[in-house]
Amino acid sequence: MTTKTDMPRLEGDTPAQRLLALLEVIAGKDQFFTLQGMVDETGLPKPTLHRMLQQLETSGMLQREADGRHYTKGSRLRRLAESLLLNDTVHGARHAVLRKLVDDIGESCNITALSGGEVLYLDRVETSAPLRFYLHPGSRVPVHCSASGKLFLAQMAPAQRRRLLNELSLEGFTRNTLVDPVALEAEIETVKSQGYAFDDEEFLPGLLCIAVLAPNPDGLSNTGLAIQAPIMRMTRDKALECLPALKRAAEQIAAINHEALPDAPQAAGDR
Amino acid sequence: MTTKTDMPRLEGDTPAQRLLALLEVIAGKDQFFTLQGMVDETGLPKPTLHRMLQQLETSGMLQREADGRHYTKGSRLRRLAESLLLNDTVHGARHAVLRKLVDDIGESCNITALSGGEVLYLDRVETSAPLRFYLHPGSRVPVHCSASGKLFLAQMAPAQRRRLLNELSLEGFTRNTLVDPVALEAEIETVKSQGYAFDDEEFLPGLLCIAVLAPNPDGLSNTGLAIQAPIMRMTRDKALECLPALKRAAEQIAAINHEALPDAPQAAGDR
DNA sequence: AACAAAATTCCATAAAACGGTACAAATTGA
DNA sequence: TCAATTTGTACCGTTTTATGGAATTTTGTT
Repeated sequence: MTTKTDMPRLEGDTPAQRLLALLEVIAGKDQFFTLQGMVDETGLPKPTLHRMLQQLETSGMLQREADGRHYTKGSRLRRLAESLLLNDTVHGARHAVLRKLVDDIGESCNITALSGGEVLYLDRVETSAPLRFYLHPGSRVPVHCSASGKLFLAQMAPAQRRRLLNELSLEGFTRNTLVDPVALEAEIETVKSQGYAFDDEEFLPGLLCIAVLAPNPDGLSNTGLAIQAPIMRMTRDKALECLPALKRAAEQIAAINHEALPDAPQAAGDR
Repeated sequence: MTTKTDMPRLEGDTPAQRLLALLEVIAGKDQFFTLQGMVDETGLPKPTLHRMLQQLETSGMLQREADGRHYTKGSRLRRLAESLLLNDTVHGARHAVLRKLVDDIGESCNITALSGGEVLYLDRVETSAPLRFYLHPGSRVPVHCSASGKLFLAQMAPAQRRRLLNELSLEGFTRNTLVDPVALEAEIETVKSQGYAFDDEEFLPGLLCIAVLAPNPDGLSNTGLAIQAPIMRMTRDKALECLPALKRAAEQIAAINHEALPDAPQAAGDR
């Protein structure tokens, strides 16, 4: 009956996700913090924040000083963080491959995955060259104008690909961006037959990329591996010379992925 | 006062706290995991778990493979963990222990953790001696040529260690760096039996380190404690003389890490 | 003591979690 | 190839929680 006044709440935000965001704010605190301080910093209502902190405290994630108004990270939170980092061999091993590749090639490289219709940067190692593009893990890039994105598209079933591309408008970022569905489809055919993909200034002017997928023996791959370099130092031809090294690294990553499957942690093997 | 007394639910358990508990289970996973696997492990109903994992995934805390059934820790979760540890030192009691150790020994010391296959410097106190190596918190060092790194390796399961070392290139930094996998494995055996580790100019020429882990009563440790000194002032023998003090400090840090919550201040009124 | 500032409690309402059931999709087996 | 089984996902009425403005208590200050 009464029209609901739309709250200025964050859209699509569930309580759980708000809690995680709060944890991130807390994580960055290197000293004590107070309820009021958090209110000022996050803009959340005080009773809400009070309840959240209270829950974190009774969980042992936070600790309060004797004065009752200064919070600190609790031992359980620290243990959680330690455990998270300690049990991450998969990431560690992949990161090592990535770094070695960057050493060999001399250009920034990254590991990507398809997530929510976009390309997600999982990990990245920067070249030491002074001129470089700065892109951090966790950032996202459209599928249609990134090298690994086109590879992900190329391995999808046609219907599935069409459905995805239909929802995304092929936004143009540079004059090289493939904004015409027909042209993109043709490019995808090329990519599929080649087994690798370029991004020739299709997203950022001056940025050239080449990518391959980490092959997955039993199905589709959701791990891309790409080299990114400014065109001042990189051409398509030069990129092709790097292809063998890139493929080699991709296969190493595939091996890591395979070994990390929960079912078949094979013991005997080469060492 | 009119409390709904009859609740056969888990006591004091809120959804947020259940999510944190789930995160702890995930944190301990070193491999991919599946929804069903989590159901078996936690006993939670499948739709419930499905919803939780979905939320974590859309938050970027988890990542799913292309097959849609294997989850991994996402980059945001890793960042959270690193941020938690990196900002949890300066004002804590652990820093005080570190400083006292430096006072006793007279050499620079630091607290480390394993992160992404590398050793991460969490905190550091410099000696006052004029000649010293400059290394700051937040910097990273390879596992195979650092004292605490070798300790972290030594406590890993063989398969896990192998997965990591297989991909690390065992880069040589000095003529002492262990670049041969067999030699490294032997060293790790030594380290494991000794309970401490040296870094005898294996990373930086002229730098000698000795390290121990802060013991963790319920599992593996992700807290290393090390002394670093120029060989002009330090030898292996001298380092061994410092070992008792180092171990004592490590145990103090372990106590802090696992300190129980200060006797629950049960306010009179309980709901 | 009086004031200020922060923390905490109240509570009606909105929102989210819950989890049985049902269904779909992928996998296995024959 | 096609059933049988396992595993992921959608559904949805019900229960539980979160929400946050306002009121109240606690704490700190002058």
